[in-house]
Amino acid sequence: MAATSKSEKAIDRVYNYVKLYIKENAFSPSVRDICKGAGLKSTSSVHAYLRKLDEMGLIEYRPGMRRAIIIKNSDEETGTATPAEVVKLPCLGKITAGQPIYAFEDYSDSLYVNKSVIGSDECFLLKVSGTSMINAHIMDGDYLIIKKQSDCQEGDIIAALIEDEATVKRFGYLNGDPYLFPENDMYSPIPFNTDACRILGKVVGLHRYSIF
Amino acid sequence: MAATSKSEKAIDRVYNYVKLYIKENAFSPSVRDICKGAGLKSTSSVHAYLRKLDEMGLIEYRPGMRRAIIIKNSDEETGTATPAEVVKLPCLGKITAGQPIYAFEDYSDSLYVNKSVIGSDECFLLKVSGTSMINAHIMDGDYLIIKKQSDCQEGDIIAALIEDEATVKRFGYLNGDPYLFPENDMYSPIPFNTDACRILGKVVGLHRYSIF
DNA sequence: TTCATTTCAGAACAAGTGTTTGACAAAAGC
DNA sequence: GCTTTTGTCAAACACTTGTTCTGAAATGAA
Repeated sequence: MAATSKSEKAIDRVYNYVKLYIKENAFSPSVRDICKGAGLKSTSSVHAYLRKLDEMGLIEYRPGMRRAIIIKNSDEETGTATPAEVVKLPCLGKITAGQPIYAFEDYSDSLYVNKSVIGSDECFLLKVSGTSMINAHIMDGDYLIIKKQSDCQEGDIIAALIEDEATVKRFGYLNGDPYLFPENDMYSPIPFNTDACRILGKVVGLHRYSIF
Repeated sequence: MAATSKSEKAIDRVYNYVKLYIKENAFSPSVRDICKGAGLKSTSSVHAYLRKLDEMGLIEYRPGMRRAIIIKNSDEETGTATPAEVVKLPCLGKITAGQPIYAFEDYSDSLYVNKSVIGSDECFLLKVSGTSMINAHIMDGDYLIIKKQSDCQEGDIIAALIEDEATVKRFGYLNGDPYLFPENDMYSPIPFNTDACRILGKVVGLHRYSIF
């Protein structure tokens, strides 16, 4: 955090300040910005260090371009994300009657999910309340990742809307009739009729952050 | 994707091109870059649109600064992440004897996790194999988020190293002696002796992406 | 049509910023 | 001791780029 300690070498101060500046501002510092940040009074010194950092492969420095420094291998170094790798999914909150379901007004409750695990599908989150799916190892407070779709197959765990209330159950058939099955012996299967029920999507993932 | 369709209005083309440029280059385009990208031949037009987009709150446009455009509310629009919001955690793979545990050579298997859920703690991932913790609703193939620490309390689910093999169990006492308890009736508790066992950390989260 | 308004082009200007040069002092090597 | 190297600075220069201005072309209203 102490960016300008004396023992630290100038080139390190330059590198660290560039990283800090980009992290805070989302765009590159100018050579003169770095002068101030790294405690150097000459633009030529900073310029020389930037070229050296580019040679070392730590940054990408475009000759002539203004504010166009890129920090390389930022993944392993800082653990920050490339924008393309994660998606922010909204958590479907309380559902008010009549409202369109997918109108997520607030993003206050949301999580980032790796794109690699959901592909290009449209997804959203649903926070589990209750233990009706405990035998499927879905606990109270878990966040479920729901892939939007309007159909499903037998055995799928799906999110559905029953009379304006969102629930998660396993879809299946009993004597030829479609049912939503809780995974908890304390609850009974719910007949699935297309009038009152609407499929929101299929469960494709789960995040749990509650105490264990 | 077709950025310069005729029906699309100029201001939309400008906005979309700025987003595209930043996504591809990690730094802002200049006014003249946008001219080319949006099919406009005048810098003044682009300049006017940028001011307008700033007023609309879609971008942040710093007067006078070069290449310093920021896309605002990129979260809700594009679902991309602010670097500060997520951390890339490595998944602890096979453990070879004698090797230091925390030397994660390869990041090939890793996930992004919200910083908000792990705080400032140092964490890593562990992929579950087997069903020895099934009664705690931890399934085969789950990714566990482990917070590094060397101590633990009774009842904690911890990751520990037993003779160079990483396992996850619940920590507790039996007749005053420490044990590692599987959460599966098919397995027996393991006596915890500090010679052969080493605590890696505590389980603070879980990600599941396997089929349900 | 005619006038007003908007949109864009082209040029010119001004400011920010990258780049180079030369000089000086401290450190290192001989 | 002297010379070479290294690190820093100051200043000047040149190019990129933001900004403004004027007018032409397109659009819309009356």
